[in-house]
Amino acid sequence: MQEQPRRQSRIQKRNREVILTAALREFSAGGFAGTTIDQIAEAAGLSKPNVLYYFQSKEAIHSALLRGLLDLWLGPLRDLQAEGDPREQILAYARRKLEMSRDYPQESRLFANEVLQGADRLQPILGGELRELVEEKSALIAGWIAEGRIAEVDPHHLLFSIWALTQHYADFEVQVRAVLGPDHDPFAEAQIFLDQLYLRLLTPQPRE
Amino acid sequence: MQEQPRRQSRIQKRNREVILTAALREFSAGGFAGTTIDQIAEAAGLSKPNVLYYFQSKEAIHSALLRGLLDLWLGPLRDLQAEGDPREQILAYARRKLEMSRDYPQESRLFANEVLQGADRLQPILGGELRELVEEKSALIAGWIAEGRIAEVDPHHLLFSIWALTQHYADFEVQVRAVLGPDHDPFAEAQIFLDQLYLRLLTPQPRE
DNA sequence: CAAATTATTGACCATTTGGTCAGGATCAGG
DNA sequence: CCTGATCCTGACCAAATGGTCAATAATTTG
Repeated sequence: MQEQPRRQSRIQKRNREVILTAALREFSAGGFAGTTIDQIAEAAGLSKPNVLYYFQSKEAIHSALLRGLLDLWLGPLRDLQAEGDPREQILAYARRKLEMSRDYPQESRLFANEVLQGADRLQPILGGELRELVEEKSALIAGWIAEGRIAEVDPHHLLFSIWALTQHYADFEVQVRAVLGPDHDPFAEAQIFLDQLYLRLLTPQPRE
Repeated sequence: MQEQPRRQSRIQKRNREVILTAALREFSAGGFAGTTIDQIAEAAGLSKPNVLYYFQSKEAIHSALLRGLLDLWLGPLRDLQAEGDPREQILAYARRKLEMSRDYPQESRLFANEVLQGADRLQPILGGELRELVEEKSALIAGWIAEGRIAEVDPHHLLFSIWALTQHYADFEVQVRAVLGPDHDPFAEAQIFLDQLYLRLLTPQPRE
């Protein structure tokens, strides 16, 4: 019954990994349609038929990538917990997401490409797993608001704003860099900016 | 010497327009590589050779689109002026950009696709025209900060945040809708959220 | 070390795609 | 209503691309 572990020979494991790494680079830079199996093969240092020996089709590579990256991508949101200072929790989430944009820009762009073009191969997850996760965390945030521990905001859009503001630095990196010029560190500056922003947004204001 | 106006016959004008409209729909939904001339032709109700009669190549269609849309896209930022209440100016800019995301999502996605994939065909504009415009408006904002009329923030990243937060609702619309479910109006909610956000971010806080 | 399994490849194929072209249809202007 | 210019199309082409396959090389295993 345990087929999975037995099946993965050493060489198989390595090559699958190499292919997925190469495919991530290519897909994230060119989108699904804009990437050829030949490109992936070359980037992986393998022949095209050899790539197709490990994955049935281009689609299969893409699917495997998305599936494998989902957990990495949703991890930070899962870590948003009830314990601790609410503001600090949310700030930490934003910070963590920004780090992900800095350290995994290809992953960010892969998802962005996908969603941007209709997310056909992703929709079930968006409306299912992701939606439930967001619902859960939104309830948590709503609780904090009700307790008066953070200022009043729409929890859903608060989460959207964190996604938008952090992923922007990965997805639109070339634009950000082009506008800022070479003498800036976008991510370092963004960290400060986002801290400021969410602090001001979330700190309850006893306006008399 | 006046070739441009003389050259555009009525039929030419109409068909060029039809093609660009169809191309916008297709490119924004599938990216450059993911769109075929046949698709554009069909969407335009013309034959493929006929499309290529009006535009030299697929590239040419794409370029014409980008060039034609740039002004629309940068218009709101150009309107950011020194006169009036600074906070209101910035809020109005954010609102205007959000309306653009709602009313011109295809245009937003076209640019997003482009930037996301390296912006090869756009880089000169990003580092040139856009950069200068941003520099100018950043200086304006910096002035407001120096006068104490809005709270201290990095002007560049303030602008980035407006782009990110507003375009997110167009570029990631399927995700936003999937997460929110059918009983929400993302744009109406976003408007309220963004107003709140920028009001709190920009209102000077005389913390004693 | 031999058999069996796994890995790899060159050659090949069908389809798609960007683009061309010669000729026919249509239209504007005299 | 004729003529030249503009508009349009079917047929076609070369290149690129996703994918197959038979044959060979490398590796594992008994």
